[in-house]
Order: sequence, then structure tokens, then C-alpha cells
Amino acid sequence: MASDHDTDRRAARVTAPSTATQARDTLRDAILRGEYLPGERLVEAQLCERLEASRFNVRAALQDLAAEGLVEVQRNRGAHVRKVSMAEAVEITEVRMVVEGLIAARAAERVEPDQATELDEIGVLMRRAVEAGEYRRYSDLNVRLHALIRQIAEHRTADRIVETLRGQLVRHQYMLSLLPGRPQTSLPQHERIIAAIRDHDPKAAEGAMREHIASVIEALRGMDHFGPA
Amino acid sequence: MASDHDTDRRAARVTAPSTATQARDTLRDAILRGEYLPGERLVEAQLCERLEASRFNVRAALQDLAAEGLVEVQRNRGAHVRKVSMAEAVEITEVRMVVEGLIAARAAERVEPDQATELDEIGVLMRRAVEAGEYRRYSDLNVRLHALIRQIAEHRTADRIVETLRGQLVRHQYMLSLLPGRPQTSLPQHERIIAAIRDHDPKAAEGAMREHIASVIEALRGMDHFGPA
DNA sequence: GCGCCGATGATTGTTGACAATCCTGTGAGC
DNA sequence: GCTCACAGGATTGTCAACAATCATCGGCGC
Repeated sequence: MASDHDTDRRAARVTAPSTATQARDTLRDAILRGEYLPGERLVEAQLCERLEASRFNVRAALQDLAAEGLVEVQRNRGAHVRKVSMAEAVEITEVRMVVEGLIAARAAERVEPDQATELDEIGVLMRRAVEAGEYRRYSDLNVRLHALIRQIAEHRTADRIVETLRGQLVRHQYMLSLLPGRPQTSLPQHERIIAAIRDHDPKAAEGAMREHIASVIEALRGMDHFGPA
Repeated sequence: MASDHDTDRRAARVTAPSTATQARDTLRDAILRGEYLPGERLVEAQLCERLEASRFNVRAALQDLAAEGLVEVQRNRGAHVRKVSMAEAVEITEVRMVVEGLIAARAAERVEPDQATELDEIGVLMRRAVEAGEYRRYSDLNVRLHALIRQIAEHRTADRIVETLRGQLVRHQYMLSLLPGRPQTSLPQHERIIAAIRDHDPKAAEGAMREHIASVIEALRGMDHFGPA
């Protein structure tokens, strides 16, 4: 997580990525892209082959991912991909709501003119994507928007937490994006967030972001009644 | 972190604490009580004696604490107690502000009559402690108040995060409590938080909590000018 | 005297083997 | 047929030794 951004400072000393780190990142990607399903057992010996790493490093990777909340290890029983219940997903998103609210507020305080321009551009592209029915593209833009806001805010502590939380519910989030009518709901919310940040209005930015994520929580709660997976 | 509370569910299966877990908890306590100073190097061999554990388990403990943000490990260079700058301390407290705000709001939604009574009791004791100049006692009550609120809220995700963040700045928090005039400032804030939760007013509870922690941030920023240590 | 370079000790990274534990399937007893 | 106990295999937990790397210090040339 933090190590993803380690390169930006002290670029001189590159310190080889270390096998354990590589194994960790590879495994994280695999879980996040759904190659291992929630609840699935992660056998160390198998991971050794898959990741081309020694058991020692596999173990270290599993321990790290456990700390991130992606896997769960039980003594003498091995590691499983963590299965987050709908109730947990709601809790996680609640925390994300307030922390991303903080990030949005800070972005509104710090935004520079060229960043504001980029925000507006994303907003325009989003509207076009929705009007054209290109939901996949809209989803990509959504990711890009949130990333840009975090970049503007420069709040490393909040960043780390949001990243961790987001990882824990990729699966749910994927299901969410399939909900019909979601873009029509979220587009105006995104536009309000963009406007507030552009106008240097922290309170409005926080409020808009919270409202946006609150509606995600509502959608999650709605999904619960159909398929709790 | 989570394992501290693991006993509450599935109490039947006790699963021995495991050497690694014990080592981790012991070392965390040692760091938190200041036996190792920020920036101090943690040599594996020394920790083996101190914790009466093998190097294998010491390593696992260090890795865990690194994930918690208490120590920092550099490849081939060993582990140090993490030194959090004042800027980071402010960031961390900002996140704590919004997450504890969420917790307070939820506590206001869920509080039961007997819990409300306990809150009020703590409020009374706090006022008495301040009036009597018993600041150490006031500080203990402060901890108890925040813990009770979290217990009422029952928000495990938020709990975990707050606990992690709090651990990262025990040192700063300790310095804070020494600031003269702090109790006079924080007492009315605490009383407002208690009143809002007791009255089932989530918005007011969140606002009061945020205001309270915002003033902690101000105090932190003020400290910066004296001893950045 | 000053700075560079290589040896030396200290410390961490990694491995493979062994021990402890759990899960599975088989068979005896009821 | 069903339950229980008990191997046997699979998987994880732990260790001690070895390899790689880093920090320190002394010597050499300038």
C-alpha cells in the first residue's frame, strides 16, 4: 500500500523490490481481480508455485494481506480470502464516507487552477459517457475522479485508509456498478462534488461527497434483499 | 488489534495464544508505554531475549506492528520505532476526528437507557475531577468515555481504525495532556457530546465530537511551535 | 591531514527440514 | 445403518543454520 508510492521520495536508492513485496502485490492483485473467490482457501504450497516464491515469503505476504483485511488466517487452519458480509460492507462504506468527505474538503482547500480544469474535464466526459450509455467508461472515469481528488488533497493518512477499505469490498463494488439506474443517480452527485472543489468550498465538498457515498450505502442495503451472495 | 477482542465470540475454542501473538502484544505494550523511544532501533536478537521468543516470532511481531504503523522496517536495515512528525500527527488526528464523529453519531442512534445513565455518570465525575484539579483522574475518565461511546456504537470497522490511529500517537497525546488549560477547554465539549448522545441526536453528537477533536488539532498545531521534538 | 577503499563484525534475509496440528476416510462396535 | 475412534495424509508452525547485506574501522595513497 504505502510502498506503492515509495518511489516518489528518495528515488536514488531503489532497494530491490524484495521477493516478499512482489509476492504480496501479485497475490493482492489476484484476489482483487477475483481469481480467488471469497472464502476460498489459500494453501501455502500452491501459492509458492503460483507466485514463484518460497514458503517464507508467501507466509509474509499472507500476513500482510491479513493486516489489510483481504485475507483471514486462522492458527493451524491456514488462510482464506476474507468474506465480508453485507453488514460489514455497509460499515466499511460508512467509514469511507466520512474519510472521503475529509479528503474532499481538503481538496477544496488546496486545489490549483490546472487541477480544477482537470476536474471539470472529467465531469464533462462523465456526462457524455452516461448520455451515450457507455457505463464501463463511466465507471473508469469514476475511479479516475476519486483518484484525482485524493491526489489534490495530499492526505497520506486518509489515502491509506481509503485504499485499504476499498480493497475489502471490490467484489461488492463490482456488483454495485451493475445496478440499473446507478449512473443517473450518481452523475449529478459527482458534478456537485466537482463544482464544490473547483469553487474552493470545503464544507460543500465534504457534504456532496458524503451524500454521494451515502447513496452508495443505500444501494448496498437495497442489494441485500436480492442476493446476499 | 482484532485479536484482542477475539475472545468474545466462539469462546469455546480457545486456540492457544501462539507465541507470535504474545510477542506482538508484549512488544506493542512496550512501545506504547515508551520503553522504546521513537526512532530507536529494534534489533531482532535483542528482542528475542526481551520477549523470550525465537527470531522467527520476533520477525512476525515486527511485521504486524509495521502494518499497524507503530514500527517501520527497511529492507536489510532492520526495524525502528516509527517517528511520527507533527504534520503526520495532525493528519492522523484529522482522520480520527471524522471517524470518531461517525462513531458518536451511531452511538446516539443506538444508545440504551442504562448506557445513557453511565454516560451521565462519567460526565459528573469528569466535572468533579476538573474542579478538584485531579487531571490524572480526568484523563482516565476521558479514556473511559471514549471507550464507552465506541462500545455503544458497535462499529467494529471504525473501532479498529480509531484504535490503530490512536496507537500511532500515544507519545503526542501524552504531551497534549500536560498542556495547561486543556481540561477547562475540553470539559464543556465532553459534556455536549454526552448530552447529544443521551438525547438520541446523531447530528449533534457528530458535530460535538468533531468540534472536540478539532480543538485537539489546534492544540497540536500550537505545540508545534514549542517543541517539535 | 584528508578522503577513498577494502576487510571485518554485526545484523538481517532465506532456506530446508522437522514437529505439531488438523482434516479425511476407513473400519469396528452397537 | 449409524456413530465413534483411529490411522494416514496433508498442511501449517517452528527452528537453527547458512547466505547476503550493511555499518564500522583501519590503512593506503595523495
